Amino acid sequence: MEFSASLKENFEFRRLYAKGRSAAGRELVLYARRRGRDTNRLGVTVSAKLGCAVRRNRVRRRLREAYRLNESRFVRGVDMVIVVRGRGMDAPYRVLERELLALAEKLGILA
RNA sequence: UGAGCGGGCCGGACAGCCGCGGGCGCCGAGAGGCGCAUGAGGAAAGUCCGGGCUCCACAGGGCAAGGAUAACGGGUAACACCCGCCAGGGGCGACCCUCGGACAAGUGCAACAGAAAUAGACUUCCCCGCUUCAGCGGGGAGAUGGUGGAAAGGUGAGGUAAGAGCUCACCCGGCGCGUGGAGACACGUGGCCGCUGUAAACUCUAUCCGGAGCAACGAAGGGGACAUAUGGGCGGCCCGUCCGUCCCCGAUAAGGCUUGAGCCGUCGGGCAACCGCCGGCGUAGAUUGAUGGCUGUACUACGACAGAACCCGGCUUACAGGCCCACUCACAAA
RNA sequence: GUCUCCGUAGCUCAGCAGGAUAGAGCGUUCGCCUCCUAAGCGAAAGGCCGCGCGUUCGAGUCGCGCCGGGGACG
Repeated sequence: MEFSASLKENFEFRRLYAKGRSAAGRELVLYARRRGRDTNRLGVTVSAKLGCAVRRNRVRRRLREAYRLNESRFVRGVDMVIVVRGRGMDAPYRVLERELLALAEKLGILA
C-alpha cells in the first residue's frame, strides 16, 4: 500500500471511539479522525462473540483487501477504525466493499 | 447385490493477475527495491492428562497433609494413553461395551412398604399342663407372614411331635489343596463354610507425584530500600545443606523460537502396541499477530469442522462429502 | 497463558451428608376488602433442576464428558 499502515495500540482505538466521527451501516461501523500527517492508519475490530477465529480472520482480510484496492480513493491523513457488526460476518466481499465506500463517503474522507 | 463390522487415508483441484509473513540471493549509504523457492490442522480447538525445556542452590532424605491411578501381562520418555489377554455383559456373526482392587478390618447409609433390613422380638407351627374351650403357663422350632432393589444359599427328596444343611443328590458362591499358565485366571477336587447391597459413602490396600510456568527465564551497567539473624532459599514440620535479600530503570528490547521421543521407505524381531538396522528427506516461526480478492476450467456444483503462538505424546469434542483394505450375515449365480 | 465460581418458577435465591409430590420472596392471574386505586387478606397457575452418559433399588444432589455465563492474576 502506498501511504497506509495499521492502527495498533489499544489507546488509539479508544481515542477514535471517543473523539472520532462515526457512520453506521448494516454490516459495519466506521470511525474516522483526521490527524496532521501525510499517511493513513487503518484498524479493524471483530468481536470474539461474533464467531470463531477463522470467520473473524476472513472478515478482517476481506476488509483490508477492500481498503487496499481502493486506497487511492481515500483522503490522506486519516485514522480510521472499522467495527464489524454481527450481520457482516457472513457478508460476501462485494457487499463489504460497497458498504465501506458508502460509509467513507458519508464521513467525507473520500477524495 | 443388499445389510453390516473393523482399520487406514483424503478432505477442495488446476491456471492467470493483484497483495501478505519470515528465509535466501542481488542492488542500495540508508529507507527500501528486485528475484527465487516456501508458508496452518486432523483436529491447529477444549486445556482433561503425561513429558521435554527453563528457573527456584542440589532437586537431597524422612514425616504429615493433599492429589492421582486401579483385574493381569506388555509397549512407551511418561501417562488416566496404546496393544494383548482374563472376567462379566451384548450381538446369528464379523465384532463391540465395562472408573473391573478391597464391604470376609472398622464406621456410615438403605426413604416408602414390610413382623423384621442383618437379626433380637412379633405372628405362626408342634408337645405338655391348666381351662370358664375365648385362652393362659412351660418347653421345642426356625418353615409361614400382602411387601421390597435386596428376606437368612437354590431345587428336589429324606427326616421329625413340629421343623431346620439336620442328612442326601444336583447346582451356585466362598475358602483350602492339586494341575495348567508369565499372570489375571481356568479346570479338577475336598464329611471347611453359606457371608444383603452400597466404597462414582467415609475408609483400607498397592503404586506414583517437590513447586511454578516461555507473560518461564533473561546480560553488562545505573539507582534505591532493608540487613548480619528469632532471616531467607516458591504451601506445612524435622534433618541436612547453601546464601546477604528485595525493588525500580535497562526491558512491551534482543534472545528463548524451532532438528524433534522428527517424517518416509526396505529388511529383521514381535500375535500386536512397538522396537532395531540401513537408506533417504529438510518441512511456518509471527508479536495487533502472515493464506485474501478477482477471473476462467471441469466435478456428486458456492466445497464440512475449523487458524500455529515454546515444543512433543495422548484423550475428549466438532466435521459436508469421498476413496482404499480386511472380514461377517442374507439372497442369487457358478 | 494460568486459575476459580455459577447454571433450579418470569426475576432474585434456598434445597447437596442421595429418599417418594422440589420450596421462599417479588412478580402474574383470580377472588375479598374500598366509591376507585394502592396497601392488606385468601387462593391459583407457572419447573423435562443447562445437556448427555454413567454409579445406585432410587440422582436437582454423586462421577465423567460437553454447552453457556461470570470473576481473578498477568
